[in-house]
Order: sequence, then C-alpha cells, then structure tokens
Amino acid sequence: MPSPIEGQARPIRLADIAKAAGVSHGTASNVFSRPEVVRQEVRERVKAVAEAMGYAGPDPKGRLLRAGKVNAIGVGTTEPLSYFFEDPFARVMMAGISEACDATGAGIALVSAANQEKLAWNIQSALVDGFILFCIEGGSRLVDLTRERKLPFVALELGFHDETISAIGVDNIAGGRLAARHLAELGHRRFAVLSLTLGEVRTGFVTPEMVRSAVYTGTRDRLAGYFEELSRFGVDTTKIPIFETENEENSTRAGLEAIFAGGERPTAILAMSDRMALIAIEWLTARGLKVPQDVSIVGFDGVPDGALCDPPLTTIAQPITEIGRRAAHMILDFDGTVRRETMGVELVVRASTGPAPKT
Amino acid sequence: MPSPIEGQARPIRLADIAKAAGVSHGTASNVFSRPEVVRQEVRERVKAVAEAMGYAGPDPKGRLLRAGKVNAIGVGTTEPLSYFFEDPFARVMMAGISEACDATGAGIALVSAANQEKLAWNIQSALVDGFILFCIEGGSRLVDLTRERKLPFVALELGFHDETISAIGVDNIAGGRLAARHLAELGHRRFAVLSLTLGEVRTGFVTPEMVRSAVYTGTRDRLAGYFEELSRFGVDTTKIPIFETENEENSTRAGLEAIFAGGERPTAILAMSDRMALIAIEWLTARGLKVPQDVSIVGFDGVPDGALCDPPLTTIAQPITEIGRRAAHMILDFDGTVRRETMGVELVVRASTGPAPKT
DNA sequence: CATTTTCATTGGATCGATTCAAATTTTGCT
DNA sequence: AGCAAAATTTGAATCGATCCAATGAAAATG
Repeated sequence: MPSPIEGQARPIRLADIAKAAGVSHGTASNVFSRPEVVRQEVRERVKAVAEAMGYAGPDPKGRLLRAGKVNAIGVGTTEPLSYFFEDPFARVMMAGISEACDATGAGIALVSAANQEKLAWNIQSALVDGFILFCIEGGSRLVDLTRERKLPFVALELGFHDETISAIGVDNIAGGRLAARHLAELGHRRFAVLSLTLGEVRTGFVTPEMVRSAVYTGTRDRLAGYFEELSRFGVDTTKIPIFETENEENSTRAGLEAIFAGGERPTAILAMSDRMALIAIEWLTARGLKVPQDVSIVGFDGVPDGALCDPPLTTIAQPITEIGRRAAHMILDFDGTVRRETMGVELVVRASTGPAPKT
Repeated sequence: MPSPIEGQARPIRLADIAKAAGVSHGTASNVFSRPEVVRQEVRERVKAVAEAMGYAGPDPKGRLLRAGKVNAIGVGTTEPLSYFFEDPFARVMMAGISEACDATGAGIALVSAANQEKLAWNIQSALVDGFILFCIEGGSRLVDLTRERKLPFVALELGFHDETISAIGVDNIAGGRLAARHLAELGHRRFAVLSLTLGEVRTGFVTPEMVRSAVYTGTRDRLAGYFEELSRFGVDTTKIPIFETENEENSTRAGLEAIFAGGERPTAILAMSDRMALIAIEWLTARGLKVPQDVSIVGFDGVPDGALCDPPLTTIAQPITEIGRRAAHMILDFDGTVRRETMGVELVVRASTGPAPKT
C-alpha cells in the first residue's frame, strides 16, 4: 500500500501522464501550458489522468531550464537575512523594490550569508534573473562575486570608483553640504562626525590620510560635502574629529564616548546615517545632554523612524523608495547597458537641530 | 558584429568549455563541482579556458534540475510583497524565519500577487523546497493552491479546521481569556471587540450566527476566549458589539465610529491585533478620550511597536520569532509528517489598561 | 615481470519540461 | 467523392548541468 505520506515514491512526471493517457509528451505539455491548442476531449482526458495519478503540475525546475527566465530578482547583502526586515533603511528600500516586483509579478529572492564561503555559494547558485546589491561593508567582495554570474546587477550606493557597474545612489556631496550648511547657519562652529566605513571594516578615529585612500567614495563624498561647506563658514575642518563606526550600537556608542571625552566638546554632530543619529540622541539624552539645546544632530537617509523619535530627527532625506523602484526596474527591464543614476537629496528640518548654545 | 554589451551571443555552456579544453563534459563538470578529483594540471587548464572564454560558472538552472533541491524556502501571502517589510507582525515573523535560514544557509523567496491569477502562477512556478504561508485573508485559497504543488508547507495560524495540513499557531482561546480576565479584574463591565476576519472579507458588526459559521477558527477562538472569561464575571456577552475589520486603518476607524456612536460606550476594548489596538489608541486620543483613564485597550500579538507607542500597549504576546523559526525548520528538516504546534501566549501588562472609570 | 590497486577520465543516461517542423486527421467546400 | 485548408498530434531536439559505471593509465605490490 502507498505509505501514509504520499510523495516518496518518486514524483510523477509529465511523461508518466502522457504515457498513461496515451498521448505524446508534446500534447501532454500543451494541456498544461497551452490548453487552447489541444482538442477538448483529449484535454479533459489528460487532465483527468493527471488528477487521478496525483500529478503536481509541470515542475518549474524542468520548465525553467527550457524557458531560461526565473522571473525573480535577487537581493544580496553580506548582512544576515534578518537585516532586510529589521533595518529601517533596508526596509524602505525593499518596499520600493517590492512595489516594482508586484507590478510586474516578479518574485524576490533574498540572498545572504553569515560567512564568506556560504556567501559565494549562495550568490553563485541563486535562481534569479539579476541582482540588486546592498553594498554596505564587504560590498566589493559582493560585487566581485556577482559580476562572475554575468547577470544584470545594480549596486545600491554608488560607492565604487568602478564605472563599469550599474549603480543608483544619491548626491553625497550635496547631502553633506546641506547638512553642514544647516548647522553652520544655526551658529555652530564645533563639530564631530560619526562616519560610515571608509574601506575595510574598522572602528575608531580617522586621519585625513585614510580619508584620501577611502574605498567607499560615498563615505568620502559626504565627508567632502561637510568639510567644503564648513570651510566656507571659516571652520577649521582639520580639527573636526571623525569617528568611523560599523553603523550599529556598540561602535557608535564607543565613538560618542571618544568624542565627548575630549576637552572641546562639539555642539553639533554630523551623522552619516539616521541609525547613528538615533543612537546618538539616545546616548546624549541618557547622559543628561539636551538635544538640541546642548547638542544638535543631523542624520542622513531619511528613514521613517527619524520622524517618530524624540526629538524628531533633522536629516538629509534620500528618495529611498524611489531608488528601490528604479533598481528593480533596471533588472526587470534590463537592456544591456550600464546605468549610473544619481538621485537628489533633501534637507528635512525637524527638532534635533537648533541654535548653537551661547558660551 | 557583436554588440558593445557582451552576453547576447548565447551564453557559454560547460560543454563549450569542455570542448575547447579538450576534455569530456564529465571532467569539465568535476573541475567546478568536485575539483579534488581532477588532476591539477587538467584542472588549471580547464579553469584557464573557462576564464578566457568568459564562462559564468555552472548555471544553477542546469544544476537544479539534476540536484532537485533549490535550497530556498518560499514565503507566501495574498498581500502585496511590501507587506513583509512593512507589517510589524510579519517582520518579526520573518526575522525568525531568517534566523533559521541563515543558520542552514538557505535562501528565502518571497511570493505574492496582487490578483488571483498571478497568485496562482507565482505559487505554481516558485522555485522553492517548501512554503510557509501567511494565512491572512484569502488564506484558504492560498492553501489550496500550495497543496497542489505537493511540496511541504506550513500554515502560520492554525486557523483551519483542516487537520491534514501542518500549521503553527497559538492558543487563541487562552489568549482571549487572558485578555478578558485582565480587564474584568480591573473592574470593566462594558466591552467592545475589534475582530479580525471570520471568513470572507467583509467589514461591519458581527452576529452570533456568523461567529458560529466562522471559517477562521483562530478568530472564533479568540472570541470564545473573551466571552467564556467575561461570562464568569457576570458580563452579558450577548450585548458586546463585535466589529469585524480588515485589520487596517480605514475599517478599524469605521469600527470605532460605529462602536462609539451607540449610547452605551464601552470602557474597554478587546482588539484582536496590536495593529488595530494601536489605531484605536490613536483614534481615541484624537477624540479627546484618555487611554487608559476613559478607555482601556488590550491588543493581541506582541509586536515591538506596542512597547513604543504612547501609552505603551497592554497585549497578549505571541512568541512570534519562535514561531517563525519553527516554521522554517519544519520545511528545512521536513520528514514527511504533518505537524500541528500550538504555542503559548502571555499577557504583557503595559499602560494602555487601567481601572474602569467610576461612573 | 605479472598482477593488483589506485587514480583520472570518459561518455552515455538522466533530471522534467518546452518547442517546432513534420505528419496526420478533420473540416469545409464544390 | 475529391481535394485543399485548417486543426491536432507527434516525436525528436534542446535547455545545462551532474552522476556513475566502465575504461584506461599509472603506481604499488608480490
């Protein structure tokens, strides 16, 4: 007798149905994929046989090989998979990607890996038509791996000097300037920067030397924007402490400790991500420093959380959803060309910035 | 002439490499998938040829057919894809699923569709080893479609009388009782219920008749839990208004309008989801009613947002992450058996509930 | 030197479908 | 009935790999 759990006796194939129904593979195939070309009587007979034999329908694995197209786009990162559901920036981006995929009926495959080997394998074996890459830390390795697949792909953040790959990002220099100008106009003259990674993952204060050799041009550009603008206001930018974090709690806190340990405390913090800015607000508040009365903070990204925290965060907003949408369309409507798009950013003034304290 | 963008001249196959390198396709295959069995000299030659010809590596499409296993689990819903990144409940669940997938190196494929036909096609053609189904509205159709695939699948929420499908859910009756007892003990006697869907999607007040014929036993059980417990406190449950919503803003607001339009206003609201509870808090506050001084609210789910809102939400917490983890493992370690797991729930008292107002 | 082991390589079979030119059957018309 | 046109059906080829039994070559053993 068949075992209680059906399915371990090798699954039924289309060929089995064809034989049982006394038709050719071709006809059997047509019954499922182009029913209109087969005579009704035959169609019904084949369907009945399929039903009776417990056929699961044409196996997508087989179809795929023939058809060539998966109809899914892969989204890759070196972070764990939960990043997609927990990080506010990633979530908004994914919402944009989802929108485009929903509209065309494409699926989304999330690809990630804790360790390097698995990452390689996962990228190499992902069943997708193209990739969208979240280039955070480890981004260049991710890009190299993906390039191997010879599938279309887009890097989010144009943080690469490599002009041969498609990418969508924002005007980081303009964003940096906007943030800096806002603070300078409020009278601030003593600053500190919470920076994203410049190259290899590390943590700590950054020297001008390191800035020059930065791998991530995105980080470098934001910094350049900050400094260009501050120079105009007569600020000596060489004195500004820059602390590189891993854009998470521990290293950001460490950075704040280090920055506020010095004698000349800043009255304004330029954070390269809302995430860090939010952590900074919390840290400062817990330390008894008022935001913005004692210290002003400007973030970068424009994630929804920034509007909800206390005080609401002044930030440089990226059109995150739109970037996601466009990235997805680049893959979905891939035409073989390399595209590099730079989106504009916007200063959103909320309550985390105020006039410099008079001292 | 070859176009400027490489790749449209039919991609290179393993067989091409084999021929060019003068080895059999068997050996060529081994070079990539079991390099240790081929002599170093040969291995290097083949790799060099592959490199020179711009071979992208063994195509997963081909490998898949042979190997049979995709190494990815599909997560299905009838909501749009963005649901996974925006809904707080779904996000926590996905985090649990992600954790399990990360640990085993599996990928996640998100499957959804706006319209019915696409849903069918997407489920039918998803390249996955099994499915986890978010059974919100339209759940039964989703289950039927998935069953056709004859792949392992798990329904989240045991909201189905059908005992032949694997499912993980919570003890809804116990949850209902916990919520009701908490409020009753605070002295409340006038209640209203914001309910999830009972069957077909609709909105409006619910009759006892409809409750009896509910398709979603999850909804029915929560209701049963509420009422059983309230009866013990001498509350006439037949007088309690039950408003069925679509678990989103508009219908929940409509429900509140309807409930508070009546003469006898409730002093306590039993919401079957934190989402509705949160909307209710906002609605009441905007109306000048104080939570919990005028109206107490208990949610259901235990999403993180509930702890952050004002006032923080008292709720029945499900072990959401754990449910996600287990669901993923059911697919990943599928052993052919049907499993139905019921998880416990917990009353989390925060500030949205307080003593009944003395009238 | 003959014989057994070990190591590499080969090439055919297979995974499960779709496609398409050719063959066959039906239908339509005179 | 006779014949062209239309509608169905067939079966071989293809998609791109992996697997494995058989074969051949080289190394180890008696």
